Amino acid sequence: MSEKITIYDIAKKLNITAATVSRALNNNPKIKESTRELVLETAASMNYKQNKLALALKSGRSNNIGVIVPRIDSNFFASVIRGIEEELYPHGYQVIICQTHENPKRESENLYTLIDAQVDGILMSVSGVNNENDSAFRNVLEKNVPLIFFDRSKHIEGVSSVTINDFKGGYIATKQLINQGCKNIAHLSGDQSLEIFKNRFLGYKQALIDNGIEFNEKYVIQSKSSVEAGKEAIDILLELETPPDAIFSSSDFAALGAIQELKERNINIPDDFCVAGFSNEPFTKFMEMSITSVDQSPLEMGRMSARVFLEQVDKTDTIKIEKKVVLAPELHIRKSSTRTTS
Amino acid sequence: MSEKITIYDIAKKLNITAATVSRALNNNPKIKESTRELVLETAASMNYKQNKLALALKSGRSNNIGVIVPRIDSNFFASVIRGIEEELYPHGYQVIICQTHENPKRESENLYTLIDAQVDGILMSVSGVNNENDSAFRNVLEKNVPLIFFDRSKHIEGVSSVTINDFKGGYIATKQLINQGCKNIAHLSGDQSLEIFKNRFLGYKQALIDNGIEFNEKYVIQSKSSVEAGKEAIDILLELETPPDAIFSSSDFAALGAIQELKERNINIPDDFCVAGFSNEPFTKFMEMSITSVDQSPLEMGRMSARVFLEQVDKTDTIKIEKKVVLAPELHIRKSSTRTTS
DNA sequence: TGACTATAGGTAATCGATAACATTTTAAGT
DNA sequence: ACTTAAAATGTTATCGATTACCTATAGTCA
Repeated sequence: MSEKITIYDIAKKLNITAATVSRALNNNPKIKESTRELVLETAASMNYKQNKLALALKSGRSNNIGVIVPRIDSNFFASVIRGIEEELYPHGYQVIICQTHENPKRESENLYTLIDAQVDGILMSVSGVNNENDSAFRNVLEKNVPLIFFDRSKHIEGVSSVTINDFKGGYIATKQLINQGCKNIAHLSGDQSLEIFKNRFLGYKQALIDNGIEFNEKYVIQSKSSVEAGKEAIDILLELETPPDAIFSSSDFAALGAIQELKERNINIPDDFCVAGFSNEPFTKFMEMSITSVDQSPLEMGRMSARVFLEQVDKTDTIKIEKKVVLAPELHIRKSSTRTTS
Repeated sequence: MSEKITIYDIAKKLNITAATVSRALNNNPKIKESTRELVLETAASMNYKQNKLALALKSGRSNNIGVIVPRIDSNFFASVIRGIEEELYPHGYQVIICQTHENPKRESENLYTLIDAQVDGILMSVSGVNNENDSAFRNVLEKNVPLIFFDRSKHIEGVSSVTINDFKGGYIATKQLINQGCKNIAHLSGDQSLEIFKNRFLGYKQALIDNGIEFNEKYVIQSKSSVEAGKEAIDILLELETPPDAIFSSSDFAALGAIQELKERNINIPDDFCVAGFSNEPFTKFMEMSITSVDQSPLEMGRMSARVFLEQVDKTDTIKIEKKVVLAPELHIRKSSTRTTS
């Protein structure tokens, strides 16, 4: 139960004032070299540790940044967080994690909680686009706390974002399916009120159009990102009078479900049905029937978001730069969409 | 750029003192009901938010807890963190994440940093057992900050831990392989200076002994937790004069590598070679050749660790309870160790 | 030697909330 | 009306570090 050592303890021991100790520790030039050394030595010998809370209160900066994600136990978000942590650690920032579980109310709560906790910035991936929590966002902006969106963004003036080009991601994945000779390509989308899903869908659609394939509304199914949802989608799609011969899924999990259901029905992948997913979750590569997927370079996304934060945090309040970083998606072509027969 | 509202602002507006405001906001019984209401209303209308940093400095509690893991982008650790966050969120604690990347130096750094940041507790999974960082641990204990190990523990007097019964995990996985008729069972272990790996190994060994199978040292390979390591292990094992007909791997990733290598060599799984892994990573269930694995119930582990922390955080310093929670591992039997032939 | 300027360090306010202790107001009892 | 207890609020120190402002000492130069 070592007592907490403060600069006052050091001061008392050396018969000087706390101010001098503070200055010595902070390399203030107004301190004689000999006293500085003396203070430094004494501080070390007493095992002094600066109280970050006192510093935070005084300076108004907590050296904590908040990260809000729908959930942490998905490889994508975990990897982004890893990137953020790695980039900010050398700068002395600690990362506080909050999960919304896709619940906008939790999202608001998290925003308020982080602001209350005096974080120096908030990096987040939005959980849904309703306007219920507008006031929470407004609160952040009013407090002049840097806010940066990654992956799932939201249009707010003055707010920077780091995303990937989802349109292009949808486009190249669909294009690859077309290249394999698929003619009737279905699309499993997520909640299209979220831009990422909207854009992937638009990329998909554009790829069809550019390649002379008619867009069929019936081929687009909106569902959750789960294995079960993928299976159900196949159930529905195969009931159509012209069932599709490929599917581009906005979710790797749904893509996996689709594959499982197709196998169940003895439909040959990729020769009779091609599948492509999105996110490049680790399992897509591990499977026997490895799944073609669009990589979002989450690590890079996290690092980049952190860098954007660092750029903004020291700027004076008046200069508000809105920076939009868009990373390029990369298609990892695997067995699920690589036909051996030509 | 809304100015920060403090209790002094409220006090000034109402012509009372900050103390009264503080008491009113904290439901102190010494306040007249009418003033309390007045203060509450005014606070709300002025959009007052308590400054948590000031509170933290005054009370000495930051309401932050630190979590140290080797890395966050593994399903196991991410899930544990999820459990921790979910359990602590309702209690007003924020979770600060640190990664060690299996580097003991980073581990020490993280410990010091968290203590500097005045966290109210540290929950961690140790990254290696060297004694270099003993002083970092001692520092935590001296500061009387609750420390709780999860999964990868370390023997320190007075420190609680939440682990699974790794011995049993190793035992039941091995037993299942024996039940399938496997006679020569190999084991892929991790760094045995870590207890978890040591215990899984011991469980494996005991299962062999209990079932009249002679333990063969050559069947034990120590390696990293990676797909590549699994492949290499198979390379080595199949060179032996009596190659094994099953493998129990302490890592799902290595188990996957083993399976890939076995397939490469056209060895029939599970009929000619059974495989069992550890951790129950999501992909083990998704694969075509699904992998038998020992589940560590990470979510529960996280929740439990959080609960142990909550129990300890309010205890007075003198009562130091050392609580050892041991969760039961659960074997998920899948194709990789389910023989159709008998 | 006197005036002046660095140089080094001290004093005290500040960040915002809390709480022990002190004081005033209100209510109750006789 | 007067004492006395109870209730409500005010005063002030505190948590630990920083810093604007002030003071004291030493050194410089004419």
